[in-house]
Amino acid sequence: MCVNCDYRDLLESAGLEPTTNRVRVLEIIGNNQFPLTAADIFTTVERSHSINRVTVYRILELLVDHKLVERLSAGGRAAHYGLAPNDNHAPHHHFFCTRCGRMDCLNPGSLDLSSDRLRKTFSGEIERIEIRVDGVCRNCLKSSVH
Amino acid sequence: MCVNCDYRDLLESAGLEPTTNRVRVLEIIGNNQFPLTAADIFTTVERSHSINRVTVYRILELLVDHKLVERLSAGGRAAHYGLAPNDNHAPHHHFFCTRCGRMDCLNPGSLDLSSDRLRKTFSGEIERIEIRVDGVCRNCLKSSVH
DNA sequence: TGTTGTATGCAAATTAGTTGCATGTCAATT
DNA sequence: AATTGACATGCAACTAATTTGCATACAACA
Ligand SMILES: [Zn+2]
Ligand SMILES: [Zn+2]
Ligand SMILES: [Zn+2]
Ligand SMILES: [Zn+2]
Repeated sequence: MCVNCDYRDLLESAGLEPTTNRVRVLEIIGNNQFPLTAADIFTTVERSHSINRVTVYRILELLVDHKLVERLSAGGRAAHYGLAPNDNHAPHHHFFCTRCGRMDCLNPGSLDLSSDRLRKTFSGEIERIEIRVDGVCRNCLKSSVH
Repeated sequence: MCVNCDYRDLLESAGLEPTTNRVRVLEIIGNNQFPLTAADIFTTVERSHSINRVTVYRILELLVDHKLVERLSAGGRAAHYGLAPNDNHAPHHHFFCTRCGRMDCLNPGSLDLSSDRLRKTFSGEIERIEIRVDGVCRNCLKSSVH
């Protein structure tokens, strides 16, 4: 739960109409402590208000395009969505459990990447750098001990 | 083209029968200078010898399981496959062009990640760390200049 | 009042990958 | 030689995740 983020504000300052569906989707992403799949988000919204699956996908794309939300590629097939770095949310990387398929946020600063050499020599344009740590989460480790 | 890798050998030393299909798939991955999708690999094999799509998927999974090949998650939906680090191939990370969807290999050493802090504090088990740089490749930059 | 733009819904299509089951091949076993 | 079992492959059908096309609704605007 993020008490500092006003999701309606975030939408508006990105130049987007803060429709109820958009606010709901963004709230769910922002209030969750780990990134969610489109399906997760859909079923969560659905629990309280009817919404179409396609609408969720369209909102997610919009939010990603406007950099309010980050699309994270998991080891599995479904993309995960998390709040993009902003004043209240420091940039950080993610862990993907290959056993249960859950993603977790890593502490900002727990990984240190230096990309100076690349930025000096690379001939294309760099937009973002995604780091994903794959492995087995604590829970899954625990439950595999008999 | 890698003159140093004997793909039949690689398969055998991983304890796998070097069947013609497996050798072909591994050769295509190894001789390519950037990672390919399953579909790419399928059509490449197909051009000279008949093979089933499913066989390609099964071989890819086998090769990944035996660590001869690495599965890389691209910004898009399809996984890309590249040769896993071995005596002739230094570990390196990848670039994904969001415009043309092509992946490229970055120079080994152009990115430097220190994960000590994470490894000290993380409560799960870390298997691998994947870094993907997203952006626009040189070719796409060039062709967008009018 | 008519027109345009934007948000959403619904059905169908597409993409990428997986599963179930049949067949062929080869080597070991009877 | 016939039998068995372990793979490797093929083919058809399936599933999951996402996308597309088209219809509707509503609000702002001319
Ligand atoms: Zn887990
Ligand atoms: Zn996160
Ligand atoms: Zn490109
Ligand atoms: Zn590579």
